[in-house]
Amino acid sequence: MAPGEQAPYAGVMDKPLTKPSIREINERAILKAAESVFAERGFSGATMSVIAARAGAPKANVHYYFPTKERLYRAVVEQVLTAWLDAAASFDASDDPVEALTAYIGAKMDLAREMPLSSQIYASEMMHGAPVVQDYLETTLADWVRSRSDMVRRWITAGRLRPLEPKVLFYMIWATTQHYANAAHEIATLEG
Amino acid sequence: MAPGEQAPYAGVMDKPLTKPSIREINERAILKAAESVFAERGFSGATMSVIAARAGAPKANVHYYFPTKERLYRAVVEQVLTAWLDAAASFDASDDPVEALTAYIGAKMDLAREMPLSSQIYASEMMHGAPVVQDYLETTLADWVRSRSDMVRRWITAGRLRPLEPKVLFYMIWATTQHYANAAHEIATLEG
DNA sequence: CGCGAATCTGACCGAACGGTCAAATGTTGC
DNA sequence: GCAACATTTGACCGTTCGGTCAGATTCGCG
Repeated sequence: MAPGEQAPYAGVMDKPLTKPSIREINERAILKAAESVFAERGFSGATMSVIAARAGAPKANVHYYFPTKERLYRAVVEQVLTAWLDAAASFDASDDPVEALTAYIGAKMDLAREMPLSSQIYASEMMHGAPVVQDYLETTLADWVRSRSDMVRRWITAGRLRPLEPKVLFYMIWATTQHYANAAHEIATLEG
Repeated sequence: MAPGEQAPYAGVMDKPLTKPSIREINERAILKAAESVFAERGFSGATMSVIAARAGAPKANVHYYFPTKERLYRAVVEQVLTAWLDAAASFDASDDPVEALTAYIGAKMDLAREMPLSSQIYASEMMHGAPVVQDYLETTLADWVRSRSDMVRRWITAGRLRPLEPKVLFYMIWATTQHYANAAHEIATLEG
């Protein structure tokens, strides 16, 4: 979203750039439409016309807010990442391994259940070599994994957790929670 | 070809070997190229020109063997399914739960490791609502899950396996093995 | 060899795509 | 109420895509 969060009616007299809420409303509607179309058809399969139609705006108007398809996609993916980071924060809810892991896994499951589109986009992005989020992987996510791995190791040496490689623990959690979003259709078919 | 040397496709299935034809060689090369391009860029992102170039053939020649892009994609996906069914057969290697599950998980992991492209295509197909393999889900896979769930339940009632819902067991196995193919790039980045 | 079938391929086509533009319309501060 | 700016929009453009086709070339076989 936009850099500075401003109240819609903040009176500014000296700066030429004020923020009309029209922009925010429309950007939000376009992002929502884009998220669903990107999730359904992937980056290449999504078309600006379809996104525009779903947002209820002419195509040229979408280009007014997001000059290129790639920029629009980046904006959607950034939304997804912030949601993931929010869920990741729940890991720090407690110092107790059971409570921390329970909270974290629960938050991840909620995310996969309530925002399946985001999960699909994230998975798709990964499967295609993370063209957009590579730097996020190398910095933010890598740091998160490092520090939480340390905490898991402390739990292990304190005898509060069975010994295992911390990264593998995270991989299993990610794998299982992701799977309920990625394979939702497969599971739904098998469950009837 | 040197004396005694076999053509690469010579020892194939049950068919009478009256056709070591050009057709088979070219279809194989095109399918291999198509598999990699579909895995890299998805169905929509893949183009017939790129597939043709990677197969070393003019585009029109690809259309000679596979009249439409969708038919080519179906052929690739069918290949993937047979590989999966082969791996699934290893579940029946033993009557012992530990042996059977070990063999099955091992086969799945080998598959994800040796044929990452297939795994990616399968995942992508699922994420987009299985437009091609829906009937396979409803028939072949559903039957497989049903019968193997019965076996898991027998193991449980015989006290040879801790009680759990059989389907969830399969979901976890699928999730974890899939994840190493789907998130290969993510894991590679985190491991350095 | 001769001949029909199979295979190959450059050139081409209509449709759809991402993106542009200029002109019209709406909004806001003074 | 007016000037400056923000937003909206239909029409348009160059490119690329999936697919076609006719003619050339090669293959299989008696």
